[in-house]
This record gives sequence, C-alpha cells and structure tokens, in this order.
Amino acid sequence: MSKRIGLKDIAKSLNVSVTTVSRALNDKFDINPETRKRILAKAEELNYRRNAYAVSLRKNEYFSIGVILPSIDHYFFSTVLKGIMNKAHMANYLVIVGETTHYIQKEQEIIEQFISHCVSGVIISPSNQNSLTNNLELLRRKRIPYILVDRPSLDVNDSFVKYDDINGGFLATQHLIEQGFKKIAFIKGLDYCVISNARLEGYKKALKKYNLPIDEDLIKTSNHMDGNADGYLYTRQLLLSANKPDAIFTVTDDIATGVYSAAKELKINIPKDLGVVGYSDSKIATHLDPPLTTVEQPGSEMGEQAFDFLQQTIIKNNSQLKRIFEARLIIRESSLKSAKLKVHKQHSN
Amino acid sequence: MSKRIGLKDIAKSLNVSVTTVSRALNDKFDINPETRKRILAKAEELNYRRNAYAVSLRKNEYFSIGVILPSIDHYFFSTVLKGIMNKAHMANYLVIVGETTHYIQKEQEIIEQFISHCVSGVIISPSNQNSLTNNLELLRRKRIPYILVDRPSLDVNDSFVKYDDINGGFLATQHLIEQGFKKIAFIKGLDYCVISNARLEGYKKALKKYNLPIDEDLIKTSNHMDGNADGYLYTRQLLLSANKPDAIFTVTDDIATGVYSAAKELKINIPKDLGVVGYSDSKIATHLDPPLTTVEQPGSEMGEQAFDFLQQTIIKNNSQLKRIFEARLIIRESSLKSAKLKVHKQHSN
DNA sequence: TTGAAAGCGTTACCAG
DNA sequence: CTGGTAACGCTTTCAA
Repeated sequence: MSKRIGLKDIAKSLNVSVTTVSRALNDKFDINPETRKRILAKAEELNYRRNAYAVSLRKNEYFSIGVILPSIDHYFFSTVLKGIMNKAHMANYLVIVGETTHYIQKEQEIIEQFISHCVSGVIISPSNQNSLTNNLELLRRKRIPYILVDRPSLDVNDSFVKYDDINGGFLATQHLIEQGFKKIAFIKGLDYCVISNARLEGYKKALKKYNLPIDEDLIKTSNHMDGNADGYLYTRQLLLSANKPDAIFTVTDDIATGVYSAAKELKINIPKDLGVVGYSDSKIATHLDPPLTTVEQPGSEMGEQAFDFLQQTIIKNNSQLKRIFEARLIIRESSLKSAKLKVHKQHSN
Repeated sequence: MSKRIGLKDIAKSLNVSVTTVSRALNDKFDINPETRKRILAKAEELNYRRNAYAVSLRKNEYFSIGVILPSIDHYFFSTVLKGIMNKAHMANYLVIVGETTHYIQKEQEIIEQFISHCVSGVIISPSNQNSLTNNLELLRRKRIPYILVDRPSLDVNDSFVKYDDINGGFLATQHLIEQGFKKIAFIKGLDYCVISNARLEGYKKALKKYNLPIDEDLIKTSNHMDGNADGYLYTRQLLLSANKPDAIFTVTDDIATGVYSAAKELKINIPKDLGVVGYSDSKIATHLDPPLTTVEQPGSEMGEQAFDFLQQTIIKNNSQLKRIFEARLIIRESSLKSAKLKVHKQHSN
C-alpha cells in the first residue's frame, strides 16, 4: 500500500516549494512555464491525485448535494434523479444519493450523514408525513438548504417542486365521466400521503361538478407496498360486489396493472365494460393491453428544476421557490368507452 | 449567513479546550461526565455540525464509494444501484453516483471527479468497449479499487460481477426450439456490446446443438437508443420478408415490446404464430399480453455482491474477485406454442 | 480529567 | 516568478 502522493512529495522531488507546486497544478499565471511543465510531468509520473477534502476545507467551499428518495428503483424517482444528476454534473456538483426505502428512521440517518458530509444542499422527497415535521426540522435547524420534490411540506417558507395533483385527479375523473362512465371507483394510497389525498380531492371535485354521488364504498386504499396485488384484490372486490363500478381510477399505474389482471380474469372488457385511468405514465402504460390512459409526470424535468432551485438557494439564499407542474392527461384506449381500436403509438425515426 | 460552528467555538463559549470538546463529541471515556454533558448541550444549542472533511483528512480515512452507470432510469441499473446502496448504508459508506448517459467522455470526467473526491473505490458498469481500455486504466494507475458490474473487462486481474449471458442466450433459444419453433430470429445490440455478443453466442450455440442453420438474415442489430422502435421496425421487416421467422429472441425486453406492437399490427398471434423471448425480466414483462418469457437478471443481488467485493478489495486488498450469476429462464406464455399457462422457472445446469 | 501542540493536504497572503 | 507561513476543522500524542 504505497503512500498517497501529496504536493509536498512533488515539491521535494523537484526542489521547489509546495506553494509553487500548488500554483502549477492550479494553472495560476504567476509561474514560470518551464517550472510548470516540470511539475505537471512529475505529478503525472507520481500519479498524484488532488485531495478535494483538503481543498474544500481550506477554501471552505463544498461541492456536493444530497438526494434523498424513498426508492430509486421506482421509475419515476429514477427519472427525477436523472434530471438532478444531469444538471449537477454540468454545475460540477457531486451527487450523493440516499434511499430511505420509506423508513423515516433511515431517512434521518441519511440526513445526518449528509449534514456532516458538508453537502451544500439537499433535494428530498420525504418518505412520509411524519418526516415532514421531524426530519425537515433537522435540515432547517442546521441551516441546510433543501428543496422538496413531489411532496411539499406545510411550511410556507419551504421551496418545492411538485405536480398539480388535484387537477390531475380532476382531469382523469372528468375524462371518465365525459366518456360516459357513471360509477367511478378510486383506488388511493395511504391516508397520510399528501399526493394521494390531492388526487382524491380532484376525483371528488370532478364528481361534484358533474353531480355524481361520492360513494365511499368505491374508494379503496392501497398501502404502497405492492400496487399490482392491491389493484387486483380491490378490483375483484369491486367488480364482484353489488355496487359494481363501471370505471376505476387508480392513484398509480402500478395499481392499474392489477386492475387489468382482475378484469382479464373476470372476463370483463377494458374499456367497454370497465374504463381505467392510471397515474404517472410509467413505462408499462403504453405496453398494457389496451394501452393505459394516465396522467403524465415528467420526472426528469422536475429533477432539473429542483436542482436549479437548490442552486439558487445555495448561491443567492433564495427561499420560497415554488413550481407546480401542470397536470396533463394522456389519453389512450383504456378509457375510451366508444373506442374503435386504433394503435396510435408513434414509431418515429 | 452565520458562520459555521466549530469545536473552537464550543470550546471558547464553555472555557474548555478544543481537545476536551472533541473528546466529548466522540464519546471518549477519559472525560468528566459533567463536562461532557455541558459540551453536548452547548453543541446542540449552537447547532454544531461535525465536519467530516476535516475528520477524514486528519484520520486519513475516507468513507465514500463512487458508482458509475450508463443510465440510472433503466430499471436494471436502478436495481443494481439499490443493492449497492443497501449494503453501503449498512457499512456506513456514502454513495456518490454518476451517470454517463453512454458517453465515454463523460465517464472519464466522472472518474476524475471521483478520484479527487477520495472515493475508497468505484463500482462501474463501463459505457462501452473503448472505455474498458481507457477509463479503467485511469483507475488502475491511480490505484483506486474498482469492481465491474455486468460488463467485465479483458484484464484478468479485474474483479467483476456478471451474468452468464452465453448460457442465457442458449437457454432462451433452446427453449424456443424445444417448443417447436424452427426459424428463430435474434435482435441483438450493437457490435461492441460484450453482453449482446455473449447472448448471440448462446443463441448460435443452441442452434448448432439442434442442427438448425444460422441465418445471418435473421440477426438484426438494435442501437440501444429506442429498443421499442427498433423491435417494431425489425419485426415488421422480418415478418413481411420471404424468409419469415416463427420466433424472435430479443437482447432486451424493451425490444420485445416492439415485437409485440408489430405482431399486433400484423395480426400475428403470439405465441401461436410467433414465439417471443426477451431478456432481463423487467417490470413490463409480466404486464405484456401475453406475458413475456425472459431471462432473469436480479440486479439488486448483483449490486450487493459488487459492494461486498469492493469492500474486500478496499480492506483486504483482494483482487480477481469474480462472480458469475447463473442465467435463469422465466417461462411465461409468449413462448409456449402449445400453451396452457404454467409458470415455472428453469435452472441451467 | 484536562490542555497544548502538531499535523492531515491544501491554498492565501505577504515578502523577497 | 518563488517561497515561507498561517490557517481550514479536526484528532492524536504527550505532558500536566
């Protein structure tokens, strides 16, 4: 295990001062080009690696941000991360990632780790309601700039980036109503989930607007763990009950896949006998048969916006930066009651 | 912008020495419990944050690893990352992530950034053949331990974790043959892609074993950019040609989705008239109609193994750690010519 | 049980 | 153009 090479080693072997070596390596102007060349060559020869820790310490400048997500193998979050990393790379920031797997305890550990690692800021999609109060408070107290992604907090001073989930829920439900569906069920997420609640609100809003009754029996709660299984279960339950809906709107595409399975098993035709709308426009949506109508969520764009906000907060100490992405419904066949089957996938270039 | 609090500040405000404060904060035994309590309280009050950079510098101990992937929103890679992060978190390592988006130049930038950031090691899935020679050499020269994921290099000293892609290709093809398909096409990846080539090799091996001809016209090349589109295009081309195959094996599930679209459009029944086998067992596989037979790739497990290897390399300076995950075919309906659905997994020998 | 001082690898400042 | 010195925030060693 050979010792790590430092400026000092280069300096010694060339009989110059450490200062000079530093200058050469940092492309300063006040140095003899000759000396500079010699130093660079020597550095290369000795496989010198710059120690960013020492530099940061000395300059009191830190170039990393922390990203905290509930789960990175979830397609949406991975696109958010992609967006963040894209911008971060351009700005020369290092991206440290932590996955909470929905555990608030783990979230806290990650935050603490990030803080002592001197991250300049944090982009976080809080794991649940509870963490909004506790863990964010930790960041606030320690004065770490942070941007909330997808799940805003209740504090008006916080900066966030999110979707208009209320309108998303509204558009989805309205679309089903306009297609002629009369009895629309909603499979939602857990009660503490802000997003799920927003979509639920939109759902109810649409029903009200069209004077349809809100039937609590048609509202089911999935627990986020296995959407597919929950979708399947609740759909069976709904379709076999006396109070049978003719359409189902689900809080995630994942749950919608379960709806498909159940419908298939019960030989119920989508969309003729059962309209389905999902949420997120995940990869599977287009591949389901029939393709799933869903609400778009461009995660990558959101990640980029989050990074921009964070940078503004870090540099200009801005706060209360807020951006709400408009909800957009992507209509495919699963919700077109009077559909003639038409494959409208685009295979451009 | 209030100044960051350091040991010195706590020491001063309590009239003790920096050493004592350090001791208190690090739970050393040789300190008066009284003093310790006072210090801890003060630290809390002043919102002290430990500076890991200074600690690392002083102790010459660094606790972060770098992970370099071609693309993180690709499901497989995101599960690999998940596996890595899981283990890393338990071992108290920070995970810094870089996405090359398949650019070898970007890969190099990321490696250089990671090196100066004193990562203890790197887990990398190289972006292409070229980078295997260039960019890995950089890591070797600077003596950074690294583990290759999914795409091994040619250097026998390197440690890696990969799948048995040859056997994967073999099993997939053999299965189709055994199902009674006679003319099996293969849609592969780019020529430089080691993995694609391995699967191709397995494909050919199976054909040979069963004395089927290898027809280069039935081998198509997708460029990794839009698998779905390529799958669609090539499938159309293949199915409309005189030399029409009765089964298609694709190097990724993504491409297989394109096969489905084309088959649907041409009203060709899967699996009766066209057997299809994909690769990766991605999320969509089960949701396609009919569900797609594919070769499993448990990314998370692979990520965990990679981290374990890396840690062994870092700590014990081990090298040439190699693990090849067995290929396992997951049989679903898309390949069952005389299908009654029976889900079972087949192991290779 | 406590403190003073050295030093990790680097850069900034000032002098020459 | 070059070099000496101090300092970044912390831990370690040695001495009290």
